[in-house]
Amino acid sequence: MTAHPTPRPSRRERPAKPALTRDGIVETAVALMRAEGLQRVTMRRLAQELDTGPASLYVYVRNTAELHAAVLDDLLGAVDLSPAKASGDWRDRLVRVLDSYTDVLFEHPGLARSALVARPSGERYLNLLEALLSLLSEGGVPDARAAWAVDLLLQFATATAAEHAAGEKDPTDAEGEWAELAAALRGVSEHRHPHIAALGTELLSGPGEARLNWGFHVLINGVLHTPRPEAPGPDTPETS
Amino acid sequence: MTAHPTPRPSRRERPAKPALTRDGIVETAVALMRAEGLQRVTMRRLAQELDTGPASLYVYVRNTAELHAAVLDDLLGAVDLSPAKASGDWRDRLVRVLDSYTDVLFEHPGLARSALVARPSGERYLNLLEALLSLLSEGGVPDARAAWAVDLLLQFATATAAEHAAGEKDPTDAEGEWAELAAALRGVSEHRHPHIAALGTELLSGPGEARLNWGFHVLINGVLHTPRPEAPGPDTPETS
DNA sequence: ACCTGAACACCGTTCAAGT
DNA sequence: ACCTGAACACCGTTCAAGT
Repeated sequence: MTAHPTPRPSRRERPAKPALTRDGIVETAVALMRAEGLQRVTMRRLAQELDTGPASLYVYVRNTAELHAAVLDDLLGAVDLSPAKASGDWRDRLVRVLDSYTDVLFEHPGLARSALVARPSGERYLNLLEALLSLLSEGGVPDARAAWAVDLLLQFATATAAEHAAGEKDPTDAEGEWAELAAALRGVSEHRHPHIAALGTELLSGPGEARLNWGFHVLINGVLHTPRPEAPGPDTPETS
Repeated sequence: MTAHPTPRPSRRERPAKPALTRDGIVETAVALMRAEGLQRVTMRRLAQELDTGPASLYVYVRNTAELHAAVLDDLLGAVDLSPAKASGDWRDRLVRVLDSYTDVLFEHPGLARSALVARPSGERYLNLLEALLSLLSEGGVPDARAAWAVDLLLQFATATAAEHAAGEKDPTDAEGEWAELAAALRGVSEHRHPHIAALGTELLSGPGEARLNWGFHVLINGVLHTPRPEAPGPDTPETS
């Protein structure tokens, strides 16, 4: 979370020039992203920021995907987990935590995109998992089911944020795509695609926030109503 | 779908060398992807395949994202929509269509990744939407709700496929990430992360297929149990 | 009017060679 | 033993200049 104590207040010069350690690299990457956007957080640009060659980074980071995952884990420090320990309806509190997670990702949709492929596995991510699991447990969701449910909830939030990665730099492209889909939906033939024609723009309607919220509730309700297929537990009577 | 009748059995030479049209470009892109994988479907490589310079492609395709969306739409021709018109339980048939969609994407997870950001908007995609909407309608899901539900279902399937985009080329990276998360989960402190510790590897457990199927049913059950917040219809009394 | 060669401004990753 | 300069093998996109 950029909250690591600065390694040491080195001589003078610029705001620190962190030592070449994994933490220093990630910290610099986060700063670079805040300053110039994720698309500038490349091995080469980052190395330049650290006054070295790109090859040096590979001593501490396996590849770009891992770097992005580490950056995301750092950002996850900003997720508000306090509702997990508060009182009140557990569903509301669950949604509040998920909203906070989504807010963080919405500020960096490109990172959300990476997260779908290379999940973080750091401290902050574990804290988030723990908070979600405790809320589901409070809601009476059986443990094994909660293990899968957490995945579903985070995947939905992450994917929704990732969808906004289009036109992070150039919004023109994103509008182009959207307009094209809107046009395709409007221009649909009433007898070959009756349902689409009947719905019209309804398919694209609604503020993102309302859809997101509805999605969370769909998932929560669905989880409550859908047992896991066959817990392969040692003492579960097989009902085939 | 590569099912366009070959443009014309041109002279001799290679399998066609399609004319420089949008369709020809997409067709060549699909062939290139099947032959060498999505990561080779770049503007430059594709131009080379078409015996021209990359600049020429920009006359027909706005950018790489749009190209990928067009390729995906083409692939969507392979989705089996027949269950939509069959008889039997509508849920089963809905899941069958979604499974077919997922199968197509699983063969090209990188494309699924693109699809989250740049959705296709072509003929095949519309056919898929229509099939899903008709099944939801059959199941008694109100129209406005179905419009949102379709999005949720496709997003879940797409995101699940996209998650497999790691290590499409080099599976080593993907295993590295997975192993790291597994290690993080195992090494968790029992008193700081009690729920994670209790679940252990349960969090990563289960064959992907079972989780996918469970996810579909969670969504379907959730949709059935979750009305849309406030249809902003013209005659809906505002409740602020 | 339409098309495109060539250029601009970058990438990730590896490895041989230095300290 | 550890680190990294330099190279390899690429990218997307634009635009001035040609036909």
